[in-house]
Amino acid sequence: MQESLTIGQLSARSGVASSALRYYERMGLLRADRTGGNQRRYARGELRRVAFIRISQQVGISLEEIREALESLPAARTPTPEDWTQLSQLWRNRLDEKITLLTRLRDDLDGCIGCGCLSLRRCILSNPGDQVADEGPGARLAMPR
Amino acid sequence: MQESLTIGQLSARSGVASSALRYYERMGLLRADRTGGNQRRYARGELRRVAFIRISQQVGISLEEIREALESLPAARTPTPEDWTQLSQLWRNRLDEKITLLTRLRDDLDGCIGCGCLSLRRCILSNPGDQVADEGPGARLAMPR
DNA sequence: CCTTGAGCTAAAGTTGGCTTCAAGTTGCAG
DNA sequence: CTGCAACTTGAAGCCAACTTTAGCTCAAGG
Repeated sequence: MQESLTIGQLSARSGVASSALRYYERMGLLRADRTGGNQRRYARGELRRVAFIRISQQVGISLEEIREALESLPAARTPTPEDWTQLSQLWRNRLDEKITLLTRLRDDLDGCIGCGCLSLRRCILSNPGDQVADEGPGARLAMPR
Repeated sequence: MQESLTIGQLSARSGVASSALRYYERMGLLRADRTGGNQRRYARGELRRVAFIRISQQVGISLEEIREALESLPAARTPTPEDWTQLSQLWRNRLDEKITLLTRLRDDLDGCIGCGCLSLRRCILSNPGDQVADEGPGARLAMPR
């Protein structure tokens, strides 16, 4: 087992293009040591970091947000329990929010299968079984942020 | 209660800019009737469509995918039960996939709180409690698509 | 030593998802 | 019937997230 990975190896293992890995580094999401000849050598842990980045991206979180999360954790000073508890809590909320959103979306679709109706358009999009009234001045669809 | 909405009204109700609504229409995600003077009038159901679009976007689904979903449902011919069951199933899988991803991410974070460790970097990113072996030629992180 | 594939950088190009701009038209209140 | 906010279009501009290109250097096998 090797101690460190070349960019090509990290790319192959993670499924992320080398150009993207270099880009992540420029953006401050990843770091690498350099050989005498100026080539990148990644610690094995970076593989995890890449996975974390890609998973987060896939659920609609921006690189900037990911960077902040990755960055505000392992500071120069050892992070206090409060530091990471707070951050973790922050992300937890964002994730819970997205999970809720997804579940609602999925259940709307499921509802349509369950109820046996034939028009998704009418069923989901025009008249789902939710609380939001179409009428009235204050009516608004639930939209975080 | 009005029969149809102007673009400004739809924008206000949905929280989506008029320019974005016009863009969605050009991309085939939304449709509108026109007045004699060529102004858009949206059926009330479009509000739901907009909500569906935004929610889907927020969880990382592209407009193109959303368009396909919205489009392949209410065809010229009345969609058969098989049509929409199949499509609904397709989306259900995508959504389930994303929910799993999010849950895993969240639980990794939660695990860190639970275990009382102080370094998220070591805990989540380098050594989470999952099945993927770092070593070995076949090792790969779970990454759909 | 020489070749060749992998890596390096900086800069330019691409795609998706919009917003802004310019210049003109519509529709409702007074 | 007039005025003004709200609407119209097409084209250009913008930002994020990359990829591609050009021109170079590095590293390992024959």
